[in-house]
Amino acid sequence: MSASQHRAPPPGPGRRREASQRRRQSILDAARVCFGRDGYSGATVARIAEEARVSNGLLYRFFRNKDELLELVLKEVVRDWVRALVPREREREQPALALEQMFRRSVEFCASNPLLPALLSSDPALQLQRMSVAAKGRLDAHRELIASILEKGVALGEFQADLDVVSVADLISQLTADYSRRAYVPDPDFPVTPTIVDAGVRFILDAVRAR
Amino acid sequence: MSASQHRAPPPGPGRRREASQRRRQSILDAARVCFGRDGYSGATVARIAEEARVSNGLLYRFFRNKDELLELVLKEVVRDWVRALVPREREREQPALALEQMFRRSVEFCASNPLLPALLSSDPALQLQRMSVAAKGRLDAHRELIASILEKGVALGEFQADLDVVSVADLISQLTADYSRRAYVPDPDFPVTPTIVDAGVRFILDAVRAR
Amino acid sequence: MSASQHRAPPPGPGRRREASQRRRQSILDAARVCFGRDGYSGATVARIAEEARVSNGLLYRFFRNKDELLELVLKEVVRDWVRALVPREREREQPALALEQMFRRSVEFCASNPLLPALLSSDPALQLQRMSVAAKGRLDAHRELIASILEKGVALGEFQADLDVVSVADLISQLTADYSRRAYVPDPDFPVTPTIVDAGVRFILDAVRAR
Amino acid sequence: MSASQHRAPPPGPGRRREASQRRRQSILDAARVCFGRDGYSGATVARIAEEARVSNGLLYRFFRNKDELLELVLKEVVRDWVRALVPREREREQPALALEQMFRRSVEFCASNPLLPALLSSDPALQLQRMSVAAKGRLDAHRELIASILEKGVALGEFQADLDVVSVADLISQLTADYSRRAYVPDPDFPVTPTIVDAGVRFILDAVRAR
DNA sequence: TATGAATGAGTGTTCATTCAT
DNA sequence: AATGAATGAACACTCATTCAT
Repeated sequence: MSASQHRAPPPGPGRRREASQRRRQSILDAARVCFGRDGYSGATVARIAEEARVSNGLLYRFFRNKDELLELVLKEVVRDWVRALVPREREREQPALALEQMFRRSVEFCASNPLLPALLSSDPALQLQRMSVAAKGRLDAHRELIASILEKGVALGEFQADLDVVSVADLISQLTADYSRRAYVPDPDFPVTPTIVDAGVRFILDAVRAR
Repeated sequence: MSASQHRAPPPGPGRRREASQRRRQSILDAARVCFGRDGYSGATVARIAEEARVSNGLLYRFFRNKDELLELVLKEVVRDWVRALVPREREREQPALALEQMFRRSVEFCASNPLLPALLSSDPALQLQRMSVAAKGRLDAHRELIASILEKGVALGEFQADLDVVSVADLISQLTADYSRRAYVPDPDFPVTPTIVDAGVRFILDAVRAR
Repeated sequence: MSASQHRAPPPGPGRRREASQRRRQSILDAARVCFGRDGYSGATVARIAEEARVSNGLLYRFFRNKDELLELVLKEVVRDWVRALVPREREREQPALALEQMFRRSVEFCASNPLLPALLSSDPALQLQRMSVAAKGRLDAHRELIASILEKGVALGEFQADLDVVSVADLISQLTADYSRRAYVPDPDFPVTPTIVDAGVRFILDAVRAR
Repeated sequence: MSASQHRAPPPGPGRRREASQRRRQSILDAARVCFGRDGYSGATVARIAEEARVSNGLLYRFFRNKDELLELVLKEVVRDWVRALVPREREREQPALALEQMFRRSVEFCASNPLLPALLSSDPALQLQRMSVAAKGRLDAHRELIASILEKGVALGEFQADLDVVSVADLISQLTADYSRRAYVPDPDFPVTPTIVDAGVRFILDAVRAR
């Protein structure tokens, strides 16, 4: 009995808190989906609550209001995304591979997170002006990560020596965001297929590679 | 003075109609701004009317409802944009130049039309599913225009022989849309400067040029 | 010249006034139709103007507002109706015939004037409380006319000697109004046929005839 | 005291639901009054809510829209009215008494339900064409009930042998509806007094009785 | 803690009325 | 006199937020 208590969450308030956290998270998840699908004003609190299998009012026990909910969702999205982008150990010394993997991982990640591209491109429908800039600030991470890869590539002589590292990092960041959004929103006329992703990788590498 | 009088609108009902058209246009202009700034649901009819210096109800003399207003604004935006993109005569036989100019012109055009990038990326906040596909359909024009330039470049031996023309056209189209939006929405942390546009041009050309 | 003036309307302002009167009347006619079909709030000024082949604003040159328009329409309807009900010379000494003809004439008249039954039964949808009672007041005429016929019938011994003349006049007046409305509004399930009108006549006469 | 407790609503959610039902009913009651007084378009949702001592929005938790509210009110009115009309046991074999009581009961019932007469006469201001015919359909019940009484009276030799049962049933049904409405809407010039109701009964019986 | 009933400010839209032409 | 463009108050309806249970 005492052994199980050490591993399982503590009874009473402990289990309660755990359940509470699960509910909080399910609301955040539902909000991520709804904001991504409908934009800020298009999404309704009622729908978010319903999708989280939670009552309307409970939402306001965890979040002050709709604005705060969006802000927290955005922070969460950025956090997850940055995590996903960290280059693997073996890619450290292979800038081209690192670039390729970052592009692919980001597209894959965003395929289920339409908010990220919207965030990356300052989508007005998200009404970011209302938000604290906390979420926006962390977006620089992407550019900086790409920039560091590019610098390494230049140093190794793999990439063009006179590359405008900052600008090109921005370009790649943008392309990534764009294809990520389209990977999520299914455009029936021109879907994002593996073929296109491959073409994207080649496009980027050709643009930076030394001649 | 007399010359301008020759072009002046005819008196009586003619002037009436002309004034009417001006008001209609000012509503469309205001709607372009509001939809671009706030998204579909974020924009209010009252605000659009106010920005057009027009009463609330007048809007409904010209447009059946908010939906129709958005649809017409989108059509207008696409029309203007396609017009701006048509390559000049002297660019016909210089694919690299044509590509460069198209990128520059589109960015410049969109700098005052945030709706276009949103349209190009099927922004869910615009609720395009409700609209007729008329506006969406014409967007293929961009890709096709780029594709034709790419093909000419390949034929002339200037661009890579094994280019995936369709995919690359899409990539360039996306980059264009992205920078266009950012050219409009002033991101204080990372504005779209001439430096960045130049880098974009070089980026694109390096990616497609034959080695 | 002077001869033609005596027969034809005078030229210039005279003809103008005549045309003006025609327009005024066509508005009243259209209003009669619209109020009858749609009720007071259901009818729109724009629709009335359209049906009168007249511009929206002209209406306000003849009538102060929608309320006054309704009031005048009601007065007109009552006036026409009372005119139609005046018994013919040969019916004077035949109360039963007079009663029958009044019922038939009223039903026929109202067949194209749904406002009258609504008026007779104080239809709330007409918002009569807002109107002056002028129109309502004249409605007593109907009851009084019937009452006088009933009195003559009693005096002649044709009708029941102890008839409650006032109440029965009211009953007959109501029946008339009811069938009139139904003669106008086509109830597909139970239309007002000649058979039913005949039954109405017999019903009324049987109810009052001396045994 | 303990007895009343046995019938008291169960605690917790039970009391909740009961209160909810009470509010729903109070909205229906208020709507009955407003539609009856002002017609369909004349009645405003805000006024109905106010009269039900309830907020504007709550109305839409119970009813989809104004149309549905009207439809449900009409169904309710017809249901109550049909209930009130069912002849008592002892009237079964006395057609004259049955007819009299039906007239009196209907007038009394409608005295607080102005919608019924409007319904019986297909008042255009109610915009019945929009509604399902459910409510209208049940109105035939009245005519059929009267017709069955008339047939029994004919069979017993109390009423005229050659009575046009269907038409006369319709006439009586109409008279009932008319006086019912007037019993509700207080016409100061000619109120529906007991004297008039008595006259109505006698009028009807004299019209159908065998000679 | 959790529910969902309840609120009321705000939205798109209509329409009686006015006014420039 | 006549038009119909223009106004703005009012309406039906939605939804973020609060509160009694």
